[in-house]
Amino acid sequence: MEKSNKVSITVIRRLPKYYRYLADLMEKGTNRISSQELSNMTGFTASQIRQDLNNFGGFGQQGYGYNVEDLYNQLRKILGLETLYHAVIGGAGNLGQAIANFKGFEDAGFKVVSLFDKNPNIVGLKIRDIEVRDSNTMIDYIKEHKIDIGIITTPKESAQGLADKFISAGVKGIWNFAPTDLDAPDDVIVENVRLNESLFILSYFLKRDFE
Amino acid sequence: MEKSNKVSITVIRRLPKYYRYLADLMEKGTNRISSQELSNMTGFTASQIRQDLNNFGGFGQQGYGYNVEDLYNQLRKILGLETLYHAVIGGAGNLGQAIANFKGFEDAGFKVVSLFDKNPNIVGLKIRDIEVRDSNTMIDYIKEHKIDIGIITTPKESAQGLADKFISAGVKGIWNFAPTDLDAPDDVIVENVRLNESLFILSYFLKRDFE
DNA sequence: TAGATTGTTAATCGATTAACAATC
DNA sequence: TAGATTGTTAATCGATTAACAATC
Repeated sequence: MEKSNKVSITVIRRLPKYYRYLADLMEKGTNRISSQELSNMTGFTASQIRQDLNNFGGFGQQGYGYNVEDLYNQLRKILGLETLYHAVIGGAGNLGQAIANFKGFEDAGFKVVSLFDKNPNIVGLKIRDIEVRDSNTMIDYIKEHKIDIGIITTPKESAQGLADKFISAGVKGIWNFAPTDLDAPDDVIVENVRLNESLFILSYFLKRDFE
Repeated sequence: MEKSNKVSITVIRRLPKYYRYLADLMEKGTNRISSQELSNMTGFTASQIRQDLNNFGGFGQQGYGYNVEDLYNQLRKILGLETLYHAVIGGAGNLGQAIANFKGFEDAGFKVVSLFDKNPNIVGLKIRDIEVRDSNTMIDYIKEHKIDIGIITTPKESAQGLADKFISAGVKGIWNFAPTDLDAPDDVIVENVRLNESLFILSYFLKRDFE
């Protein structure tokens, strides 16, 4: 992971797909995989796959290919999936509750430990075993429990205000579901999930397809 | 929209952001915007913005810039947001229910008219006013109601089977939340929402930030 | 060893940025 | 008209693909 500093974002966004297929291969008990076989599975070229991986190290072996388990573990490390992060969700409406139930957190090394909402009718509720707490107690909670990640599932109007609270309380990253661009300092990582934009793209291609 | 055939996907993925900022400008009552001002807002270069828009037509005017409302409406058309599509959701668990409540559908010209689940405890439930129906009735329902879009919110194990049903029933597009790649014919548009991959990317950058 | 496949350099392709003539 | 800003061409930059020597 030596030269990991300036790997381009286009490369990084391909890593999860490699990781996903390697997990499948592990499950099937496959030991060995070539870049060509990975190419057939992922749709990326073999050349691209070798280039991508070599940004992080020479994980393969000439004449053999890649050891599935080894490469899987390397990607776990590269993606930081072995570090456990604690997260809270701001906004305990439908989306917040669904996200609280999202299975994918465990795979990514995240744990949601609380939801926050300002609606007194929701405060006190439990989703799985995660309690919904009053928004006003959020900043203290984050500081006290050393929360790493804030998740925004509020409407866009409240998103920046919530982000500001998260940031002032010291989170290191924000997972943002609100359809707005957040202002945040450089050392706070913001990852956006743009459900509406994804729908727009679907709509765009549907339209093309009819013409 | 004449030369719209082969606009690159990287351009298309920027269109929703333009659209979003134009909507904001409309709300504020701004009539006029230059590519430079749009650049300041979106973070894309003015040059790139002009290039992007010119893939679809010359919407601006020299010395003036772009008329906000006109450009907004052009983007609505380009993105196909004026066509109404009917959608059903396969999988009425937490995520399916949250998606059924998702406000963004209206903006994108989508309407969710039914959910489907195989769990008898959920069948019959109403989310908003959208009924959860038995999976076994899904194919007939899609054909009868001329459903355009299938939304997959099941676990990955059921995703391809559900997609196959959607396709055989005649949907034109699939919005896929399952963390798997779907096989589908070319004339069925698949748009994926990769929540787990988004988390992995967040994890990746969190890790870098500590080093 | 011979065959296979990597790691890596070089060539190509595509996307972004810069520049400027056209023109409102 | 003079100033502003587009539309578009040319230059640059970065990402992808091709090729092949290294080597297991």
